[in-house]
Amino acid sequence: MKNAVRKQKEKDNLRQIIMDAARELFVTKGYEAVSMRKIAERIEYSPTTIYLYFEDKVDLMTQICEQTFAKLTRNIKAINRKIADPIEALRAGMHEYVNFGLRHPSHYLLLFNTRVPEEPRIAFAESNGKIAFETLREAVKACADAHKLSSKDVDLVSQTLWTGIHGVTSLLITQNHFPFVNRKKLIANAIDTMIDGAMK
Amino acid sequence: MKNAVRKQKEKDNLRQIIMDAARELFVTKGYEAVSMRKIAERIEYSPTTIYLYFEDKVDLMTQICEQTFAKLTRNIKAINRKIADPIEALRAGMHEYVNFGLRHPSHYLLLFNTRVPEEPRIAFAESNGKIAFETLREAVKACADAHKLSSKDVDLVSQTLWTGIHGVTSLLITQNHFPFVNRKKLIANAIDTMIDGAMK
DNA sequence: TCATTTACTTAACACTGTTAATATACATAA
DNA sequence: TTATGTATATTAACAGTGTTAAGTAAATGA
Repeated sequence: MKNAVRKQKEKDNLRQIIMDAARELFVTKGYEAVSMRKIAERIEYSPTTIYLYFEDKVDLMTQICEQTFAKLTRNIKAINRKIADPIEALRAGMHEYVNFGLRHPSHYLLLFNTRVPEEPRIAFAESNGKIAFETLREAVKACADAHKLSSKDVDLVSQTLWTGIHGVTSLLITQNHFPFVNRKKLIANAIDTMIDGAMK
Repeated sequence: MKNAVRKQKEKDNLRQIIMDAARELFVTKGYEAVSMRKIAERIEYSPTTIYLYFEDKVDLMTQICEQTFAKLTRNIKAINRKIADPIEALRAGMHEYVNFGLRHPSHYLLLFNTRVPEEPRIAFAESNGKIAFETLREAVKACADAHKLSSKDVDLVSQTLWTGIHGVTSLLITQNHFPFVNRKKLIANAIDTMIDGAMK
């Protein structure tokens, strides 16, 4: 009962310990393949203990995703601050989005590849997934303000670009048996094609 | 035991009856929410009977998807035959792909939004998903042959276009709580943006 | 010291996909 | 006709799932 892992726990941080263990399992084995019992086993608590800190399995995964996507937003914001040319900032942000998705495939799939029939757990307006999109939208707005885009409809353009980068990210994660051309080349071409199309 | 639904069965078509019942359930409730027992209940057979006709649940869904995607391929092929201008044929084929996905969301998600760690059940080369992609590739080849594209790399271009239309399809299915602009407008803009970008 | 709160566990429920063993119906052979 | 063999379908069970209700043990406060 009381061993190394458990000793590591100091008051009130069991919640983060659960999230850390769950994150690693979700990322390596995938959401469906990880059971609450397996998470509990790894941290050497009973399965029901997890329910003292999280409503259910979806809530646990959602909380983990929120942490992850807050980081994506920070990364894109940093890029937008660093690169002056709005088109190049946008391009770099799109690259970061795709690569971030490929680095966190389980999180990415849960947030963007799962049909949610019920109301989402976190009001979408406040979710970090939405905030990440908003950050992309700001980059598009900057391009529009600099008269670099053929359309004035910032929402239409940002949503179009979002569907584009989501497409590469999603297919590269899920269809790993497909004979893709060089991945980097495909990512770059997809992004460049869309930016070219939006600038015309 | 022997009632209307069951009587309807004539020798050897129980397999198709299972597929029909399962398809309807998968489409309306989603793959995960449909259990083998519920399918069995609907056709008034015992759950294990299904295993006489299909290896397991994944096999059942895979067979259903194959039927569905064979139809998508036929639709796109018909479009390619009917429209002479290669760019307009490509554009129309891409529209058909997206709309088909939106008409068959469960099938679409299973084929393209699910990570498959193991070897796929059906050799990918023969799968109807792949054949549908090949049909799109032929349309791109026709555009390249007519010198309409800025790149000569047909694989790179077709994969780029595929990721693009997959992106719209996938996000429109899964993120139904997102405040998208008008759906038709978004689909058209995504397709036009990518074609413009590929033509340059 | 006793009552109350906090943190955690045990046992159980209702479900899942799937398998092994068993029963039933039906076609063919004697 | 009866007997045998072969599909076809069912029952019972296994090992697993997410989750809840009830119970325990330790810490806290009066």
